[in-house]
Amino acid sequence: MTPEALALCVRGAVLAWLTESGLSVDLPAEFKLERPKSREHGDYATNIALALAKPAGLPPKAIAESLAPKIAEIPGVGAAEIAGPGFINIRLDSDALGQTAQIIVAAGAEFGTGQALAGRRINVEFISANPTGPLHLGHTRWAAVGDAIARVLVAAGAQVSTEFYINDRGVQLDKFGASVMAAAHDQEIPEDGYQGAYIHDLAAAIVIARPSIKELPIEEQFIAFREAAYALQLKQQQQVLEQFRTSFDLWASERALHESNAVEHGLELLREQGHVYELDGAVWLRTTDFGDDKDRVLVKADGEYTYFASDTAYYVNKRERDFDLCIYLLGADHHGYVNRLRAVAACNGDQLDQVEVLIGQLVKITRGGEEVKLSKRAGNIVTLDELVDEVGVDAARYSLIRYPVDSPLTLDLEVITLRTNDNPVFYVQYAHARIASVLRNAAELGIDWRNLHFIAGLLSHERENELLGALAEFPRVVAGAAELREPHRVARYLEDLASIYHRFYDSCRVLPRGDEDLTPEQVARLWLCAATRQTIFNGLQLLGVSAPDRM
RNA sequence: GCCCUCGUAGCUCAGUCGGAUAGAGCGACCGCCUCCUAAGCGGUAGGCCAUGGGUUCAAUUCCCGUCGAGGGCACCA
Repeated sequence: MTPEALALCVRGAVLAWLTESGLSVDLPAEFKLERPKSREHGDYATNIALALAKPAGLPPKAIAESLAPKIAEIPGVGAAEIAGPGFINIRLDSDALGQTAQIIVAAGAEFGTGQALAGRRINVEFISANPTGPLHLGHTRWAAVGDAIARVLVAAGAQVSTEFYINDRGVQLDKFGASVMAAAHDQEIPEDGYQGAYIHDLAAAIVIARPSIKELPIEEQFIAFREAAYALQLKQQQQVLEQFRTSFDLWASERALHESNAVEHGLELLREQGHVYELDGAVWLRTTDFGDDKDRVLVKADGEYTYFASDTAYYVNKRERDFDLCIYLLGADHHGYVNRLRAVAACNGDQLDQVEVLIGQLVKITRGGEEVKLSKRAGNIVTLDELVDEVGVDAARYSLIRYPVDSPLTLDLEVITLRTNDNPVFYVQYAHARIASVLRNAAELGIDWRNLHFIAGLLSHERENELLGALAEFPRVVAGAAELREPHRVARYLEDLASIYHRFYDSCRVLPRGDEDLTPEQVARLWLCAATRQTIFNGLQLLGVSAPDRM
């Protein structure tokens, strides 16, 4: 019996009780059925009596005493006890609990997916780095978390597009082009240009591919360098992200927005909505109508579009592609954009909450306890590909995803490189490998557990009970992670699950020893192992982390 | 000055849309492999959940103030 099924039964029992008692009270919204922290409090606990106390005008304990017997009558429920201020603690029959293993094995890769966000079309934009250099650690956090959020949203039933907005237009790109050109001519790189070895590498690669480039007229040459450097750098970013298992459904070019007149089109739509005005020769968007600090300029007095204009156009474009929710992942250094982005939605005639901005604290890097300052222009950078080279994709992704994004994250390069065995990712992966090994050994012994009779009620050991309960929580964890946009919940859950499995493994022998015969209990345990392996696999999949069969 | 995020064990951090004794890893100490992966398991030690108020049957969680840390307030990109 799944928690969802039990919740429905409890709800039914409560409604029946209310009718019977002649109380015209609705089921309170605070009604919860959850897994209590302590096993002593049963498999599940509900606060229904506490929540009902006020509307019903009765003491919680009295309600609980009257309600508990009704809950105890639900098929599959072994006991319903009153505890504390009025909680009802529910214990399932081991038969009802044990069925979970079979349900999970049958669901396979689908276990954990659900319909919590069915019908939603969600656009997730993240990283959106300038194509003027390699991706560094600041981007890395979003590469891992953004991708995991998208995976979790999909698992919850949403239709998702992941997008990377390329700022391939404007002053920064020009400075980048000028820097590469200067490097190609062995000239000093301009003061406000981009420094760093990668500029020289790009310059060399461009000259090798097209030696005649240095003979072009200066204006033409500058554009040629800029375009070639841009193409190479973008490709490099794309390759690194692919290696990092972060994929995008759309790489949206700012330049393309301008070339296709999408910017003018967006401006036109906002004008129709009546929030655009002119002042001092510039064109403004009245974002202060919707909570922004100040109005924002769309077109400067000199006729140039601002970045904000393209951002706005991109938003309109997303809405025209029928996304009903646009999620932006931004670093804490961009939190000033939150109100204006939401205001853009409102100015477009949408609801404020159709834009959701997740602000992530920046990743602080230390090396042996000493802070490493990141500065792209100074060339002092720790890049995504360097991190991956040092610790591998699994450890890098996992250690970035396992923390909520609004908590500051400090990664010590020495720790993450020298002490990889301490990384929880290995703990989780080890549990998976361990189970894979047990299942492998079973196969070698000729045990075809899938075709042997599974008796759910035999899984009655305390540790089995604990494991089954934890497994049954997985769909709720995934749904919660999706709804709250917090994929770290999946990682923490997996760590718990791995720990519970290890404890089970420690107490419960799965395979027959020596020449012993296989028992029905061991068959049931093999199903339980298979269910656990599947759940860990599915969870790691959501994080983009591999689930090895051997370690 | 205004705004955002944060303040939990020695260290790195979970938990917090209010719930029953506050958790993990690392570090310290003590145990467990003739048996399915010891990258594992069990145990000990370590806390005024920054601080002062408020709301509530119940606050680490919600609200306000204070202190501390980080970040932001462009006709920049």
